[in-house]
Amino acid sequence: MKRGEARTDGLLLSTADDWHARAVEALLAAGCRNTAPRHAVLDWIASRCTPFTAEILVAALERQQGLSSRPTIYRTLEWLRAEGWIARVQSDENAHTYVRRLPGHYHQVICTQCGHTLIMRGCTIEHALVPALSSIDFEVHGHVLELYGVCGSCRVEQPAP
Amino acid sequence: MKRGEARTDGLLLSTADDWHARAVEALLAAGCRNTAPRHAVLDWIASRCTPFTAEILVAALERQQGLSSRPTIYRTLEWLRAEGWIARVQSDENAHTYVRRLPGHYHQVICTQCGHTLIMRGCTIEHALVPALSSIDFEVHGHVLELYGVCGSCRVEQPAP
DNA sequence: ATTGCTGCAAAGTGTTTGCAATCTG
DNA sequence: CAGATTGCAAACACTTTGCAGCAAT
Repeated sequence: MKRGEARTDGLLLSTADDWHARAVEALLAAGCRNTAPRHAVLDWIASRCTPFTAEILVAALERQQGLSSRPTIYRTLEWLRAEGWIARVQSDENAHTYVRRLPGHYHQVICTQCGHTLIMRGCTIEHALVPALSSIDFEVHGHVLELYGVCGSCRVEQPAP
Repeated sequence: MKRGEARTDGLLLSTADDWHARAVEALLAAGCRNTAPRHAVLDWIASRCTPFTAEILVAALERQQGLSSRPTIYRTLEWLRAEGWIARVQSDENAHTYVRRLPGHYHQVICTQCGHTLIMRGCTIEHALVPALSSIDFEVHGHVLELYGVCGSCRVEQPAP
């Protein structure tokens, strides 16, 4: 198990620091330059546990701080998504909604109250469904799964009114 | 089992005619009027098996035929989505991507070659995952699952070059 | 006849791009 | 110093809305 991970029964939680360190590493490995505006985006996403839209990021970094401009934010998001460091999730928003993740095959487990996102590894979905589907001659190649619910902290702590 | 359905081991396939008939029924039951522009949208979606964006619909109905205008198309899509007759699916498109479906809890099984969409009923996902998740104190309330693969016809028939 | 629906035109958002100035390695 | 990157401004794309006329019940 790598640094920064907390493991429980196939479930993997990537901490803010861990995600940040790995993403920066990947950025440099890809030959990208180490600039302040990009770091601002990575810092912000690392510390964000809830799903977010590009505009939320723009509001936080461009307007409030002048840390990064809209085009840079969109370009950085595009890179992160292409490389698997963030993923789009289903949402009723009119804009694309992202969550941070790690590259590879995982599933998101999202708390609908605090928005905390867990990463689920060791997926057995296909094992469970492939038999039923192959009986109708369908060959499964991949899937998207997002789970929604309430995490322990949100059930314990009184939600703010 | 209702008309127009083909059933195989928890899998449910809604035919174009079946979907169309049910959606129109629901539209009237909701007190909506029976207008030609709306019918054009329903007809088009019924006969469409692959995922589509609003703009594809606009291109087909507004520009080519003058059957329905952009605002009407968007308004009809919004109604259908709110009522569960179409669903947004994950996609790399920049616009929302829809597939037709039936109201209720189902999963989409989408062929990546021909785009045919099957509806999967009798979902056991949560039964399989809830134990693992509750061990970390996470209470699952719902989920989104989309399966991608290749259907029988596409493996049998030589795909067009 | 009433009331909802349509389509036009226009406005709102979300997202991308051309390009000169700037910064990194 | 060369080349990637930034940020501005503007363009572009997607989606929604106000409103006058039309159409379904």
